[in-house]
Amino acid sequence: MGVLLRRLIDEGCVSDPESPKGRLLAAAARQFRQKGFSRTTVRDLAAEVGILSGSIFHHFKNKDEILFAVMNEVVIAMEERLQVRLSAATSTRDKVRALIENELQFIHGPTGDATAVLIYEWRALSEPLQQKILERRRAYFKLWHDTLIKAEEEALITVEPDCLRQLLHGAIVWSIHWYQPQGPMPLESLVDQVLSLAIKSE
Amino acid sequence: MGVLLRRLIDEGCVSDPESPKGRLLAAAARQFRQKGFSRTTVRDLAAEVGILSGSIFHHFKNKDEILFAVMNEVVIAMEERLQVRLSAATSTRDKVRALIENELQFIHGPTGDATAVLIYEWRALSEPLQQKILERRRAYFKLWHDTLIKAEEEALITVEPDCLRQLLHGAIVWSIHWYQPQGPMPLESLVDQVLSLAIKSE
Amino acid sequence: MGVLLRRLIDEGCVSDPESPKGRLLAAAARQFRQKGFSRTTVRDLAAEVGILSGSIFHHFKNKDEILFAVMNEVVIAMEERLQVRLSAATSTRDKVRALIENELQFIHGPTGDATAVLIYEWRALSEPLQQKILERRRAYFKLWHDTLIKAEEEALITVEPDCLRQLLHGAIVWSIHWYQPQGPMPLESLVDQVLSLAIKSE
Amino acid sequence: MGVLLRRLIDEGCVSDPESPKGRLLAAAARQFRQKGFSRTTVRDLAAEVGILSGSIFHHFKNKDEILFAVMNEVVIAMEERLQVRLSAATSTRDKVRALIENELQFIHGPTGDATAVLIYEWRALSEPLQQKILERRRAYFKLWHDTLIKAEEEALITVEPDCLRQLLHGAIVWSIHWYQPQGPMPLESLVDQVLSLAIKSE
DNA sequence: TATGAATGAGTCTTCATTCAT
DNA sequence: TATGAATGAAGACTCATTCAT
Repeated sequence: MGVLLRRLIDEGCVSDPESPKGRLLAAAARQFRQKGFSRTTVRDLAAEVGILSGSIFHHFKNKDEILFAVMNEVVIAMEERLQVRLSAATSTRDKVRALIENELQFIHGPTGDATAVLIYEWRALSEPLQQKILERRRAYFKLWHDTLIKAEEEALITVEPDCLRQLLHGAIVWSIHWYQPQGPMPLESLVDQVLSLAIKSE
Repeated sequence: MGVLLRRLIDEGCVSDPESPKGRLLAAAARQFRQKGFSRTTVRDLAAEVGILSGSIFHHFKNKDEILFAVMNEVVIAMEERLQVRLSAATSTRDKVRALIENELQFIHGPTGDATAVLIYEWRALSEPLQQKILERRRAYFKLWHDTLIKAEEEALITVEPDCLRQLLHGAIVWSIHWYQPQGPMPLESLVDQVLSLAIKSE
Repeated sequence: MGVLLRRLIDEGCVSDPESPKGRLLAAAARQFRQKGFSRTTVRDLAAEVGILSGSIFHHFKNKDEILFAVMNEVVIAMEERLQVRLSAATSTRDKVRALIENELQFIHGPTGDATAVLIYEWRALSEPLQQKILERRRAYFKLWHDTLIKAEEEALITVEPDCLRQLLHGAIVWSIHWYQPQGPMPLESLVDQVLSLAIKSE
Repeated sequence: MGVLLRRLIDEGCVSDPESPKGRLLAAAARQFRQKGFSRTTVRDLAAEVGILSGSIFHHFKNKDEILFAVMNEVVIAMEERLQVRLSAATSTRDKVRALIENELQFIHGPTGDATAVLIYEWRALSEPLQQKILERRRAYFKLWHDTLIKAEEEALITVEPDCLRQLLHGAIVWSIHWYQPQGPMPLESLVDQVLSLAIKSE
């Protein structure tokens, strides 16, 4: 368990994956991703962690809150992580690379299920909870925005920053459907390919 | 009504949008996109067309078949249309542009709802019907593949063709979530931006 | 077509089996027997005679009336036929044999479907129509009763007539489930076996 | 509660008639008998037991399983009981009497509803479940067969054993429709009448 | 906290019946 | 008479949620 995760758990932002709540969230992420939120029943979730459906409501007020929790954890982690990576990057080019790498790692790493749910089950979340996630999400988008603005100033990119952000985001997110982390192409290579779309290698 | 559409209707590939069946499909596309397949009830659909829920099953065997029909219409039209565009394009560069333009027009034009459903409600379709759509979809992907192979041969692109196809597809598809056709940026401009990701302007 | 049937048709008691109505009744008898009344849809019936479900209601007021018609035809024919047979029989023993033979022939002959429906779909018929059938049925039971009374007077039977009637009727009716007319045992032989239950051969 | 029933409950073969499941089965037997399986709604059943229709599916997977459970209980009990009776009977004549008495008691005793359902709602049961019942039913038929074979060897009966079995079974089963246990004729008397059909009193 | 029986609103689907053409 | 689209009531079944134990 990394030090970042440790801290997030201690702060109550994410659940200990060993706890019943944490195991429930992992199961939820996996099943929501695979079948979609509305085709996943609380019974399905309960079965996976070995409890009965009624017991779920001791951990979450309702099914909606489970979806929210899944999304919330990943939203927080994603932004925290990106901040760390951006600080570590020296050049603006490396910062752009960090944007891409961070997102691809969340999608294809251990948090992949939750990330996919965040992206594809958005509409399933009730309006008020959507707002809460969106609030958190803004900080993340800001990091993208600021970085790409800098890249534009340095003439690294030609496409308008916000448009580019969306295009890259789309290209990255879609990799859920075709990219195989244990296939022939290593993730770093995919990062480079996406980067090459944004920034012309000299 | 265009001549292509006219022909598709006559061939029975798509439904006349004036017929009850056609109006049902339009409503389905709209609602499936907005709320998702499983959160859309047959009552919702019937209400929009002004019939009772039971009457729906006069036109479709079950809810699944409605989803299938929505997807099927757009899959067929999308490929037919792309074929026409590719034939019209002279240079390989123009052909690549046609790939992008065709998809963006389907997403942001009058068939936008059905196209979004095709992309985002895939998992909601039953396995056997998925196969039938996939069969038809292959021809479309082949057109992309062949065109990008040619582009690679002419050194227009640097990223490996199939990888590039997926990246572009993702970037294009994601525009569902942010691009506004009646906003400040015309669609042609968006086409160019995406094209610029793929092909370095000299 | 026999002379009896001819007369019944002319009198409007049964339908001409060539007419749409007659073909509908034959289909109904067959399907009601096979699947039961409530598991047979009017669509099923319409399909078998090659019309659409709506058209059925030009021939019958409702589904109930179809069941009634099936039962009514066979009830009338059964009694008419029995009367003829009883008149032909000379000895009381032959008359008892006629009771048994008549019922077995209706069950295993061309009217088998309708007869089975009469027996096994009784509860499916609405109360008022049940009464109408019962009215007709009484004459038939009377023939059994009178004959068995005579048999008792002649000391041919030992069991109380009405009780015997029910026991024989049950034994005969159940043959629907096991007796094969084209099997090794000819129907006449079955008649004799049943008769031997009722009347001790000296 | 008899010792046999007690054991069947403990073995899980039949449900405790006090339990919700047991009360549901009793209601089902009664209603399936009275109205037939397909004309009985799960709401009807739930209402009789004082729960809501949705709650039924806590106890049974679907409506079919209820019908199966009703039939299964009686099939098991019927065979167990017959075995006990046959063991107790000393002469072959008494064994034949036991066959008849056992069946008549199941039909007109407290298990009458379930027995009637077993006999008259056979077609309503789905094919795979029919097979499961049939499997259990075979042992019961075997007891009849073996006993009647013995009776034939001792020249007690004249009709071929399997044919006689069906004829008697039919006569017995039909008593559902006319015999009144609390009428003038005691059940033992009915048993004797049926026996007299099979075996000539010397 | 966990259980599991019960709830009750809601879902898809069926089907006899109607009726304008 | 036949059609076939539409009706609308009713059916089986699902499932998030509650709550006494």
